[in-house]
Amino acid sequence: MKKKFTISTEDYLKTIYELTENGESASTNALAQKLKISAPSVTGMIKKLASAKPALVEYQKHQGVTLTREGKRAALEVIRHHRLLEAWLVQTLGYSWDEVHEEAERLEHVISEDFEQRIAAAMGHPTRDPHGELIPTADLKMPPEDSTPLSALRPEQSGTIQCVKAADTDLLRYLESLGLIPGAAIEVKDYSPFDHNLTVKVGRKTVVLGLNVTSKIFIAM
Amino acid sequence: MKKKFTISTEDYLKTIYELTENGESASTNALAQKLKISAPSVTGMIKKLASAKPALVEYQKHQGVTLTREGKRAALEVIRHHRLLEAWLVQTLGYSWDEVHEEAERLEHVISEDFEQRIAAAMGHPTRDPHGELIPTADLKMPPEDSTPLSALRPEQSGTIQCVKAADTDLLRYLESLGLIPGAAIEVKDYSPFDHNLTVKVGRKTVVLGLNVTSKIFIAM
DNA sequence: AACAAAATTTAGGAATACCTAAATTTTATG
DNA sequence: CATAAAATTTAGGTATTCCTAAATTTTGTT
Repeated sequence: MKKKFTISTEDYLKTIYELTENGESASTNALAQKLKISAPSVTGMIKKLASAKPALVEYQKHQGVTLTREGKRAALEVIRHHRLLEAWLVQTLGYSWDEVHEEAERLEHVISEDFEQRIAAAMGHPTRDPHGELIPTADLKMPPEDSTPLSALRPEQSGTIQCVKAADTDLLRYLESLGLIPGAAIEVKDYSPFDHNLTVKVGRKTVVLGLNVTSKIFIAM
Repeated sequence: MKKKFTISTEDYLKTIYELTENGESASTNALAQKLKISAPSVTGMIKKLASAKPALVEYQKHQGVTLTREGKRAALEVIRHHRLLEAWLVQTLGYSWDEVHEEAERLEHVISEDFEQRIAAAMGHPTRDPHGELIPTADLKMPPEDSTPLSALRPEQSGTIQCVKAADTDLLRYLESLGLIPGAAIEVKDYSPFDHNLTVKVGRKTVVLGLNVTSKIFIAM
């Protein structure tokens, strides 16, 4: 088995995976926005992926796309590469969690299976990346996630930050400065129903967080 | 300064650098062979590199190409990436010297300046890669090399292996099995004038090596 | 249910980097 | 020094993946 997919194809598959994790199909526009490619280009590429030798996506006009089994495997492979790389850049080269994304984004497409295995073994086969996101297993299954978005918690509820789903450097630096990192214990103190702000206690600090932030932090309770 | 060159361009520049290290210009055919690309494709690409905004190569029909200052800088950057990566794959992930080439070949085009600096620092700014080849400095100068090809030595002469210029996996494994690795002390015992074979003492073994091998091993005396 | 807005696709193109076949230029040899 | 062989370039194409403008389909409102 040689290298099977282009960088472009891998990026599409990875993005479709992320957009369909909720069970819905991925729309052309959503893909275009995430990939920073025009909508017509996305339509064209999707058609290609759908008519590939083993089809990588399921597609019907105006209905969005979903991954086939083949497409999902390929997507999970790329995601595994990405998350292992993030973990490894942080652990061995001192990158901070807000710096790793871009680097991993480029490396994920070019590392060999051998390289993947070596870094996984060197880190003791980690199950989560520095943001707390689950790393697909070596046999390309995504382990089940049981966390709840912080935005769904209400006063009195508490838990531990499991995962922060964000790539934005500035947001990540901000969260880190507040101690809002995986492993941190939090407790919801107050909720404002109209603006969806949550008042949250982290360590000895108390902060007020908007929906933009609370929807990206996932809690294990 | 963003990413400036395509992978293809970087491969051309690196290869032209290697073919012109002896002071001569690189021929279309030599490039085609090394890059595994057809000669017409090489001609086309060379024209592009020659008419780039800051020209990367000097080119006159039927005369071969040489690098401009810009082109040389770019080539040295890629070579620095490649050799730092080889060193680092060997040192931190346990790759052997015959396994690193392909991996570095792909990674060299996608790592950031930041990544380059981090691995260089992590290794204490090495000056040679695992094959003993010189690593261009951070300011993109190639340090002077003072070694002599083993093929130029004659009985009675001795020295230390400085560098092995080979990418072939099988050859590298063979050399390693004989102890012919950088740092090894060698002594020439005999020379056959017609076939250019050298009888060489390495450690407590004595081996006979053909020109194909002796021309790739470089000795510091 | 009709129509405007939004989403999506079609149509037509461009850039990059390859290729083969054929023509040309250089080089080496009888 | 003429000419065959080798090297190189020209000509004409292909595949990939992106683009804009325009047409179409779907969706959400009154």
